[in-house]
This record gives sequence, structure tokens and C-alpha cells, in this order.
Amino acid sequence: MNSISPKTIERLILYRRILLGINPDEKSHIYSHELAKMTGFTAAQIRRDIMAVGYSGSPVHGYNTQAMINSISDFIDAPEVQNVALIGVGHLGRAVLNYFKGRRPKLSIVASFDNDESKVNRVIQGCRVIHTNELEKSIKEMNIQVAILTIPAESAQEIADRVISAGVKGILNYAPIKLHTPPDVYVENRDMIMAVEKAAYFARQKMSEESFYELHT
Amino acid sequence: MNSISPKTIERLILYRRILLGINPDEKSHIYSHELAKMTGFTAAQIRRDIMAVGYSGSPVHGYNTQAMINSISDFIDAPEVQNVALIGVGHLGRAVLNYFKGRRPKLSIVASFDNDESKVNRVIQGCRVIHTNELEKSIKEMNIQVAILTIPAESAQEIADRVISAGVKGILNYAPIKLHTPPDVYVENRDMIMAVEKAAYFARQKMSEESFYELHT
DNA sequence: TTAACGTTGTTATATTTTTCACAGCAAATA
DNA sequence: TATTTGCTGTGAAAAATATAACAACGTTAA
Repeated sequence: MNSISPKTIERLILYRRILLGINPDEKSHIYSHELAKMTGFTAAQIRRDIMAVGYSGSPVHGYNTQAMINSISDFIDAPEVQNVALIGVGHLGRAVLNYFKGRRPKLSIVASFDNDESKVNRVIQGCRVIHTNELEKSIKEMNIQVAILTIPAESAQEIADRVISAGVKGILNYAPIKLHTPPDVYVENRDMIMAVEKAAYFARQKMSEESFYELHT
Repeated sequence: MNSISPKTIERLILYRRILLGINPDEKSHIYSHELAKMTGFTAAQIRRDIMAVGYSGSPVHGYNTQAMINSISDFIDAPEVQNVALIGVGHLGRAVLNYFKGRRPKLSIVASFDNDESKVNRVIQGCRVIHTNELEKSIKEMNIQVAILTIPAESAQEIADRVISAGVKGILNYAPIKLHTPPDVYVENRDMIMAVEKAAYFARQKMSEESFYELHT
């Protein structure tokens, strides 16, 4: 049972995205160093990652783009469509719905929830809004395993508890709070405030690196 | 020049957030294992990270929350306020503005940009919208070093090039595309589609782990 | 006073992740 | 035919990251 690293998963998802953007009629094959250039990773790392999904390229032509997409998809995607719920139809929720809409055939945001009566039953970004009262019921009915939390920090833990009780196993958490969850639930945190702080910190680092080199040339 | 790892930076930002949420009158000190419980990291790792910022606790009382906040802040924050720009005042942009507003005293989103005439000059989430035509000019005038890109993938590279030409050193990129940037610019990618795919993948993993254990007990 | 306790700071160890380096191979070339 | 070329796949090495382990040390309690 050799588990694959989360970082590799992220990269594989990126490779697939890039490959999907290539017209196979114009370019049926691709070399690891070409993908490296496009993704910013190293060629060796790409070869390693590809190894992990069990696909092999040709030493002469490189990787067949279609075959590689298929291998990655076999590895990453579920055999059938996975249903996803989005909780919190504010600006962020709408943005996610909009970005995501129709992008991944094997993933479908089938329900959105909000406790704002004025939103309930409206269809927003192609998704009908259900009242949060119905959260557990709807999640069970629709067999939803993944939940996206685009709600304020104050309500995040409560909602997390509720979706988990209804059977959700993966949470994408945009609330700037550490969720307390059982070990059989995966949580991916996307803290926007932290992201800005991080970018600002490393921007500063880059600036000081620059002045360092200027001094030493 | 001992550089600190990005992972440690992320954790430090989280520690500070948690510490800021503690009332110092009720709890003036905290032990590494308490922070561990709250953050989900291990106590050893927390002690390590704290070491990196040069703060020391007491073997008896643990860490003084205020002193620790100050040490982390001295380490993470710039001495003066860093100015940040947000480009793309759609749903996502508004969400970021709203989440971020007033959260970090040393970071200020001082300008937002959009090329939709109907938004220009309106004040959205407390920030006046400037036309994208004025991007370079405004960034230089306001001495902005960090840019948040909440725009569609199609325009992301062009905008990135432009903000970099105007002096930006850190980019927080929400567009689902790999930006091509010079080495003296830091890019933090926050790809929402990928985040959903990742959460879905690991949700599935958790489910199969579970059935694995069920079979073997 | 002395011993036991519980925590930090830090060194050592383990683990994970990335990079290097090169054998092996088919095609192109001489 | 023999040689060169330029790729992949992968074992080995290196680098980065996390964990374990424990001395040192006030405090508490006997």
C-alpha cells in the first residue's frame, strides 16, 4: 500500500491541466523537459511523478499526451462522478461555483447551501440554493462526499461537524480557522488571509535578496 | 544567511492568529502542547518553529502569549506597512477584500483595479476601484509590492507582466494558470479548481482507508 | 533539604521529498 | 555497419523537513 504524496497529487493535477490545453493534432507527444518549462518543475521530478501513476513514455518521442492524460485521470479521478456540496453562497461561494462550473467531468457541485432566506431556492451560478436546515438530509440523499466551506470563521466548525456527521470525507475549508475533525476526514485549508501574508513576506524576501546581490556585484 | 522554510512561515502565521484569539488576561502563557492541540501540529515542531524566530519560553510557564505574538510579528511583518493591490473586482476579488479588511495592521490593500467601466471609481468593500489602464502608474505611485490576482486565466499572464514591470515582487495568483515570472518575483498560487480536485482525491483515499480497516478488524 | 515533575531548547535521528546521474534504448547519422 | 544523439526510467545521493530524545532547570511536594 504505497501511498502517494500530496505534493505529487497537486503536480499531477497541474500536468493534466496543461496537457488538456494542448491540441493533440498539433502535438501528440511531449518531453519531460517541455512539461518542465511549462510547469516550472524539473524534468526529473516530472518523470518521477509520471512513474507514480504507472505510465511510461517513449525514450524517442517522449510522452503521448492523450495516454498521459488518461493515466493521470485513472489515477486521480473516481470511477464515477463524485458529488460536491458548497456551503455559503456569498461572493466567495459564487466565485468557486463560477470557476469550477463544468471544468471537471468527474466532479460535480450538485448542491449549494445558505441560510439567507433571500437566496434559498434561487438558482445561482447554475446551482439551486438549499436552506442550511436541510444540510444533513440533502448531503445524504445526494450521496455527497466532498464539501466546500465558503462561510465565515464563526460558523465553520459547526458546519464542518454537520457535514461530517452526514458522511462527508473531504472538506475544502476557506474559513480562516483550524477545523477540529476526526482522522477519517481530509481537510484542505485555503486560508486567504494567510495567503496574502505569505506573499507579502516572500515579496519582502525577494526585495532583500535583490539588494544583497546588488551590494555584492 | 539562514533562510527559513516556507512551511515554517505558514505555521508561524497560524500560531500568531491563534494567539491573537486568546485573551491575555485570561491566559497569559501557553505550552507548546496546548498550541499543538489547537493547531494540529506536533509540540516538537512548534518549539522548533518558535526557535526560528528567536523567542524563548519558560520551562515552567511555557510561552508568554504577548511576547510570542510580538516575536512572530517582528519576524513576519515588515517594519512599515506593506501596500497591496487587488486586480479583478469580481466575486472573488470582493471576497478577498472582505475577508482581509483590517485583519493585518501591517498589510493594507490600498487599491483595487478592474477594467469594467461600471465598477471604476465606485468604492467596493471600502476600496475605490481604479481602471486597469492606470495599473502601472498607480502601483508605482502608491509603492505597491504585492498584487493579488483575482482575474480570469486568460488575462493573468498579461497582468502579471504589467504589475511586475511596475515593481511588484510578490503575487498571489488565483487564476488557474502557471505564471511565467522572473526569479526575483515570488508567486503563491491558489488554484481553486485544483483545491477541489485535491480534496476529492483525498476524500476518496479516506474512504478506502476506512474500508481497508473494516476488512482487517 | 531532597526528590519528583513537567516544560523548554536543542541535538540527533528518522522520514520525506527532490535532484543527480547514468544505463538502456531506438532513431538518426556517418 | 558503427557511432552519435537525446530521450526515459530508476537507483543512489542529497536536501529538506519532521520527530524523537534528553539535559537543564525552576517549581512543587514530601
